[in-house]
Amino acid sequence: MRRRPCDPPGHDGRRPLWDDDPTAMAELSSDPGEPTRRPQPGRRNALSMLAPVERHTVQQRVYLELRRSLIEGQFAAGEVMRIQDVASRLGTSTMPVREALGRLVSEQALEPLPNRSIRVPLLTRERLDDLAAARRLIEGEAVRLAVRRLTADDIAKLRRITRGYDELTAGEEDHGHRAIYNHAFHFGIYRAAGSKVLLPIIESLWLQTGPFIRASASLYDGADGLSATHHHWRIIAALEERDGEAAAAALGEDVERAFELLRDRLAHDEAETPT
Amino acid sequence: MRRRPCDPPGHDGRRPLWDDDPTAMAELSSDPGEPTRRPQPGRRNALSMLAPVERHTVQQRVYLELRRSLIEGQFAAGEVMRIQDVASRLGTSTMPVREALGRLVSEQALEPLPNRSIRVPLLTRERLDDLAAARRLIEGEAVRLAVRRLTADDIAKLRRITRGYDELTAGEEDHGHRAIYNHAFHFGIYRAAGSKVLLPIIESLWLQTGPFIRASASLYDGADGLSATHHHWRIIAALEERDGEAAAAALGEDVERAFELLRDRLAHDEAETPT
DNA sequence: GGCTGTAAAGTTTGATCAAAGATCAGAAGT
DNA sequence: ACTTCTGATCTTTGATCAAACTTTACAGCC
Repeated sequence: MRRRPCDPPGHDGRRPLWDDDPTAMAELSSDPGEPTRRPQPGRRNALSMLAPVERHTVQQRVYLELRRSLIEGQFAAGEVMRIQDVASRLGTSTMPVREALGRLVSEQALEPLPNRSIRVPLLTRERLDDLAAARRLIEGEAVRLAVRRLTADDIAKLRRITRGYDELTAGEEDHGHRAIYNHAFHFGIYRAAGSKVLLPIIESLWLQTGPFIRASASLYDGADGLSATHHHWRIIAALEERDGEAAAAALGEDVERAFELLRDRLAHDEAETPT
Repeated sequence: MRRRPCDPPGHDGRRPLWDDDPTAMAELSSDPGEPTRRPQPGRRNALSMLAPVERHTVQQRVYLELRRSLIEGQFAAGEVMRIQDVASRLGTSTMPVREALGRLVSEQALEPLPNRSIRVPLLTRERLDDLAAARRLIEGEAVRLAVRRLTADDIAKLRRITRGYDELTAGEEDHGHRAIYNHAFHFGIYRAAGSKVLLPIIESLWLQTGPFIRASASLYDGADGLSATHHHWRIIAALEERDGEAAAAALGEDVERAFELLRDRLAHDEAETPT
């Protein structure tokens, strides 16, 4: 009943979101879909300074777009993703969409139903606790690894990002932008950990928590008298002293705080709709 | 030079490996491709004892077959996977294969090259250390979680599996079967941890170490005077005493031992071929 | 009136096909 | 003899199409 069978794809009022949309997220994130390595800045060779040619496949763009939307919390939990809907909304055929959806399913970002349809997973209390524990465990380890490898330059970058977040918080109420800054801060650290194994795992965990990041961000401010970036500044301080345990502890509290608020909200929702 | 362009698919001498091949792995593993939940044995209701109807999609079977082959170490590191080759070898068209390969890529089990071809990742020393650390961290946590939830029945099952492994070791030299028993033992524990978040992560880690499990198993026996299941028995003992730390430590040593041997082998190989 | 069986619409899955890109071999030029 | 260009072959990617499967709606029956 919500389908329009003969829609000319890509012309239903929404622009294909990726064309010329180099968001901060895209720049600051780790580009998980592109396995080509960037040249190390340590080398002096002019050739090694060349970035690999950007390869645009449609599937890549669909995947990145869906991924970004998920992390920013654009999709509601439990929402069913229909291939043709997504395809026409993004202005492509179904083929790239179905591959991107399959990819997100195997990253646990989406959930296949026995009906063969695909939906954004519901976040139950159990799953929430599971995710919180996993994130504390794995991201904590990533911070410990990063402590030894972060350069002064990296830390300065983290400061800039956090300052940007603070200014954003003082001003408007754009949750999407907050999510982007939060993402940039955390992954700036995780990427410095230098683990090609842990990083994709953490990305998957963020995708799984994604549908609720927005809810978290909107609840975060001042809920306990602490500013949104309180824990971020503590993490930076610990990183500067090369104190891995303190940094991991502060990060654990940062994660825990976000999930604590989500837990409350979830308990509230479940009490309201005891389906 | 190894391609035969007009091969009738599925009739090149190899049987499609999945038809009526209920291996121990298939039975003992967690069926990650099938999200339907089995009925809890705790309920007395007759309806809840019904297993969900098996749903066979071709992609599912291709995926499971490739996955099994990878974990058992049937593919050499660096081997390029061509869609049409795999399709004709498995007796299907290219479509299910390309979706299965895409799925394995996003689980980090396979690696996309800039050429857009897909290969089994090379295992470098760096990657090996990365994987070892990640496995100790995450599987250790899974064991700690499992300690509180394992029933006496579960532990008895672990004993049976380990005894089966011992008997296998005494007898023939079938690495595939050893890998299956080893897999069954570990995942018997991890599944009991009850974390729907950690389990897929561990599966992905095993897929990444897969190409070398065979090498590990062949090197394992008697390399240091310990039997192959020495650590497994220690883990079982710790589980019976509900000592999570001891169990995690023993598991850490089990993982570490396998990787130690791989490290030696890798150092040897790299010394031989310093490409 | 409510339940059951059947038909129709819509969706996913798998196959085939065309086009773009990559690899490799051979020819031409220095 | 070595490098570079070009063409042919092979591969992946994206589109279209047919078939299997779900779901929903509707009519018939108890």
